[in-house]
Amino acid sequence: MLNNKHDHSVCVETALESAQKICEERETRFTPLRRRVLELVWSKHEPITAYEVLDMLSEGKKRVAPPTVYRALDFLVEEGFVHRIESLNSFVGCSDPAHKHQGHFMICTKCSNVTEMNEQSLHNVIENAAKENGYSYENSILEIAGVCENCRA
Amino acid sequence: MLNNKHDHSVCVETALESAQKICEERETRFTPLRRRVLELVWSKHEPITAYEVLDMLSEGKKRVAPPTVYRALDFLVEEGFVHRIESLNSFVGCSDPAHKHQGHFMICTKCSNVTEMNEQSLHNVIENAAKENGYSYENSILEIAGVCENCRA
DNA sequence: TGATGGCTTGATATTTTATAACATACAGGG
DNA sequence: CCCTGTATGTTATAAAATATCAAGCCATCA
Repeated sequence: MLNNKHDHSVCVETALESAQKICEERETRFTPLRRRVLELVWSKHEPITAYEVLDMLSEGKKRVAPPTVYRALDFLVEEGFVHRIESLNSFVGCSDPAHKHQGHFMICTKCSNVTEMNEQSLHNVIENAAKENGYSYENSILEIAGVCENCRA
Repeated sequence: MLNNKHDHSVCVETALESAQKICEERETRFTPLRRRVLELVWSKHEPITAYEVLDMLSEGKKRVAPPTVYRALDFLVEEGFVHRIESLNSFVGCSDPAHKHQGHFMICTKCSNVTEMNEQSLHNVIENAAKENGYSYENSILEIAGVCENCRA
């Protein structure tokens, strides 16, 4: 996705609109702060850290404190609008917010872009692996590092 | 593994001995510090944090500084004697240190024990997923959260 | 022997990431 | 309007990790 030229502002707009709609359905509160944080996360092509969000959020205005950002991010992750990339201590917008799910990612070690994989088959394999090891399945993180098509060209 | 009663000191001894041997083969230096840190990591049944290692390492003696621990852990991870669990900012001893590999884990959300999965099939699926998404494969982390057999009983 | 160079560890300081705890604001139902 | 619960603000601190420079160790080779 991110390796094509595209009008990223459209991505951002779309993400904000669907989040809005989903929150209405779920009767959760898509407050201005949460909206703004989601916008900032989406506005960056790459995974963004909480403190980067904090800096951007603070531009112009009085500096906000870390809990403000972390709480908003927690909400967005909880709702499935944003995923956390553990190996980078960072966050990315979810490409399919309508269905709550765990994210599985490819991370390019050259350009830092990430690709979310939404393949059901992969998910099945993982759930199966859990079962085979005698575990009930709750959730999983899968982060694969490699070099994307673009960067290898 | 960890859900059976067993003489854990044997695990620790075995781990130390194979690390020793592997380092001789690779001509890398298994120094007293590195040995001690590996011992501490293995001595805990559950994932251990760098600062827990630091505290244990400091007992009695003058307190060591964080870089001392992180450098030793870096070495051990590099050599494949220890894996890092990203979702817990913690480390565990590798169950198969002879073959350098990425660890894939089950993590019990009740008892915190982890099980390392060494299934080749799982690894293949992951490498394939990378390929299908146009990425070259470098490495991956897979951490599945669930409840282990023991804890569900 | 003892000078050299490379790796390892020590030591100090700081950065980065995240949360605890308590106060204030604000929206919606009674 | 008041009460209640959720959200945000504020201050402080905890937890995790790294940058930087100094000192020690040890193999080797002139």
